[in-house]
Amino acid sequence: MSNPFLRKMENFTPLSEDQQRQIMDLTAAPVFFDARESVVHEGDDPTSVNIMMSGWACRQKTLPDGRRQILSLFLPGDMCDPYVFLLGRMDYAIGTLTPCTIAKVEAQSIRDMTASGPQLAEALWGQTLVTLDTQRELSISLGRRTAVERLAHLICEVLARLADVGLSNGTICDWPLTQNDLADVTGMSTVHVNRSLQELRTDGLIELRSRRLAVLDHARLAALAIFDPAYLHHRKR
Amino acid sequence: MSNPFLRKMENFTPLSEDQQRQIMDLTAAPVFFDARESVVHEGDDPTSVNIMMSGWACRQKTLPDGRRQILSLFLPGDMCDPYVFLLGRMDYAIGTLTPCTIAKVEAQSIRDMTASGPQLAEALWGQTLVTLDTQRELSISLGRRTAVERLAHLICEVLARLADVGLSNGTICDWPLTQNDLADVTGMSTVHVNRSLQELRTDGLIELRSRRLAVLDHARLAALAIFDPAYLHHRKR
DNA sequence: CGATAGGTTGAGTCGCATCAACCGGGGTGG
DNA sequence: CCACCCCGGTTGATGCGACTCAACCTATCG
Repeated sequence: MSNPFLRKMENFTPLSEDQQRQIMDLTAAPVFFDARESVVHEGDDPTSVNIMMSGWACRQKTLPDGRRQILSLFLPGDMCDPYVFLLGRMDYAIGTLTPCTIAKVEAQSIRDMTASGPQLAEALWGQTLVTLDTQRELSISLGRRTAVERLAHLICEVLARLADVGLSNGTICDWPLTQNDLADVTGMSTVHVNRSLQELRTDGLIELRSRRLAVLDHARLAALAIFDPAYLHHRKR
Repeated sequence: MSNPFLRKMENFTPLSEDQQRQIMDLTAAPVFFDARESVVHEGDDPTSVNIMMSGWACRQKTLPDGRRQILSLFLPGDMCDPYVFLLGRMDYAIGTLTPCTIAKVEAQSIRDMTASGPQLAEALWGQTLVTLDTQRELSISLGRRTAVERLAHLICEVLARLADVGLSNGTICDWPLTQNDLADVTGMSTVHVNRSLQELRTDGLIELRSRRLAVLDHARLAALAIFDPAYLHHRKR
């Protein structure tokens, strides 16, 4: 299996053999995590950068009274936070949703990468800008989309991102998220997630059971979600 | 008046005389905009980076059916998007809320800055990471805070950011936002913004009239908002 | 085989949206 | 200089989308 992180980097710039090896080396010795484990705590002083090699994780924040919001999903190939170590403090926790393998890259390695020339540096910048746009798209969902639209949008996004690293054909994929997780991503209650999912099902848009998702009518789903993949900035493939 | 952008950069790293001059030069010839003007359209190919020298602006997206979400506010000193030009496409529009002066910095100048050494490069990274955290905090508001909490949080944040560039004492500031703007930031309706503001007023937390805001009880306001300024990463001053 | 996590369903409630009317002030044109 | 206009703010009535609470159902796993 090819390296999903390498794949995402190449999405931004063509890489020399040497650079490819450099990146492979960084991610050579990933760490294993169980499902529902904590990877980084809020308030930690970050010294390394996490790169997802397999599994699903998320960035989240829990308010003092227990309200929880998932801020982003991490899928294979995603880099959790290039350069976080500059800030000296993690403002949000990172936790796994499924068993994961995660590469821990030291700050110095990142600095070396960017010092080695503008190409890798700009690939990192590019990734970060896409992360930003993704976060903005979530803000739009939470602020202005209805419950069903939010779910539809999330499904479209995840499917596109998985497809980008070869983990989906754009229609079918693994779906490890519980309805509770889904509620915390989309800012709604579990019960309402359940009902909204049923709406998507009875409208013939998706099929979802035993941790597998199939989109039955992608065009209609995307239209309902007002989903425009431009913000993901995926290159043709 | 000191340069607010310089001030924010110095928040991240001490700058040599030379670097200071370099930054001053970049922002020497800003462009003037009226209130409610468009600065960048969605879909534009960005060739330069915008730096706010005075006035308030915002990043926004309008869905096909007219729903509008403001994704971030730009206050003096804010850099709208370091390195956007890498993506080749603006996914969100930028528009002014008040009359503004905005410095347009060419892509090449940004590249020169970062090539000149890690210091300025990391200051830019730092700013971007803070932008990201700010966007995440908005997601939390939209996803998990109630109407009053969202408003309170926004007020706390803006006040802190203005104070950071010397435009507020942390209690009083200009407040050019209409209730309609406020609704589009906080993902609610104008009417409900009105009622929630009244709640803040009658609770003795704020005073707001004729475009001036005064916070009467910052501690209680911050507690209500569940506001923790850590995510802004302001250095002591 | 019991325990448990996740999913489903129903009833009742509430926060916030919508629609619509009205108010008040600053700017403009006659 | 006054009348008007228009934008932004305010208020009330009504409806709906989503939340809460609570019970029950189902698959998985030790």
